Amino acid sequence: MAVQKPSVPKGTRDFSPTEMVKRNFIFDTIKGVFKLFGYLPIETPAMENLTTLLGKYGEEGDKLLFKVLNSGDYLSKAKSDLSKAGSSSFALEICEKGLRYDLTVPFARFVVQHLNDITFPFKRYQIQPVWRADKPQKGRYREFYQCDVDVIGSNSLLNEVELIQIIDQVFQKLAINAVIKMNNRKILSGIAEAIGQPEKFMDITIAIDKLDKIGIEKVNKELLSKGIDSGAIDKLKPIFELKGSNQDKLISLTTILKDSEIGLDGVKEVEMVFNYFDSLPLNTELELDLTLARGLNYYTGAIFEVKAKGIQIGSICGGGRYDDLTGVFGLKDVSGVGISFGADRIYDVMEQLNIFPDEIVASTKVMFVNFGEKEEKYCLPLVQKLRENGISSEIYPSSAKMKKQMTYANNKNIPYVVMVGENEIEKGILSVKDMMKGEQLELNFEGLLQKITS
RNA sequence: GUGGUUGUAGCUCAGUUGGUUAGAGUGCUGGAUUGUGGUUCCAGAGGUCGUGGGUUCGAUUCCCAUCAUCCACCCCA
Repeated sequence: MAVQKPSVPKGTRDFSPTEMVKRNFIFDTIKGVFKLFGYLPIETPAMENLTTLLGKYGEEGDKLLFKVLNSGDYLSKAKSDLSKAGSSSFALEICEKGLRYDLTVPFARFVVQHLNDITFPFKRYQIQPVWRADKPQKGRYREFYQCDVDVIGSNSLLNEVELIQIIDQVFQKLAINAVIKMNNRKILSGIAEAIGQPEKFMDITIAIDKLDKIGIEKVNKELLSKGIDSGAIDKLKPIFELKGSNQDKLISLTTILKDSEIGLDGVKEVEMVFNYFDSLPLNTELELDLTLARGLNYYTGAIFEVKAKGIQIGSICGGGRYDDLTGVFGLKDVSGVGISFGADRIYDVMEQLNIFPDEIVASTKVMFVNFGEKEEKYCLPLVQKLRENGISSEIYPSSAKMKKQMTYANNKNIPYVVMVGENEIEKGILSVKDMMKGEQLELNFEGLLQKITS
């Protein structure tokens, strides 16, 4: 067989040890905050039945699902004629599974399937990869990790408050300067009603989502092309140009939406959430952004999106309330709310800002140089004793040239190298080299311990 | 799915207006220094110039196709 150039599929990546250390730092921080708020972990399979996934993410999302070919002689079992069927409907005959697209829909499936074992409100977190058959580009991968927290079976706005607190704490711990944008789908519905276009709610939503990216003119053009008349568009304009504090915006909205029951409902919800933070200080900026819409069509109430300040990358966290996601699986009237942290984008942001703490990279603290069989046997118990004291230690696996062993320690950023050869064994001491300072000391084991832990 | 960018050593990139032997930095291996890394000096290994076709006496260079890549749009974490 011809030698093939090794590569990974488009949009997927390998992670080196240094990258993994940093990634784990992100995962551990996020997980730590989740636990602090009383959330418990679950995991679901990489693959779901396509029937579970299809139709939950809108037309665009369905196209981005990775489908898994059935095993065996899948063609003979297909009913349609290959040449006649459209490729998408044919795909459904030869694929019954797909890779998960997010963690929220599998979670909804999980809740319904394990109803008997769950006590509501159910708070869970889930950190697993998801896959999207997207065209990769900056900040966009085909395989990436989401860190989801959701609480299902509770209408209380306290959950929204809690999620904002979680976002606040996570980004504070990661030292990312972020801004939380919040809106409410009910307000957006209300606006659609107020301008006399309630049935065009989804189109309006998608168009205004692009406002800060493409500007008001192009949004208007898109709205026109969706069949919204210019009179309605004119009414829309002042709403999105509302200035001032969150309070000011809410007051103006109350007048604009005075005839829309659902709109006022949304305003009230947002107001209540904001009120909690009068006596609950936040580190992160919290902003009511009326142009925030989000494409996923299962959201019904509050919606969130978090952006890193000063970094050109999509949102690093997003989520919202979904009132009936479990409905399609047969469980009605159960409301949930959750958010998802995009670990890979958070990584990119932190890398760009160079804000990973230095100390997380250190792995081995002490390396013993290997001088030969006799010395190995002398050193191994010492290495073990260090480990018992909680110090990561290793001995070089072969008596290679000193230079090579030192280079290894240097490349691995090992701060201390211990040399025990014939001389040291005879004198009963350890030669300890501090790789940062370049100085070398003769110590006994206690001295070594003290030096490292000081 | 639409439009563009780039593809030369493990990595980052020069270069060739078409010509015989393909360049640097960095990394790697060895030596100066047989028990001392990070600095310095010397030497060495490492290339189907993305792949396939065309033009030509001759193509890494020009043309076409294709794949990969990154970026923008769509959409999204």
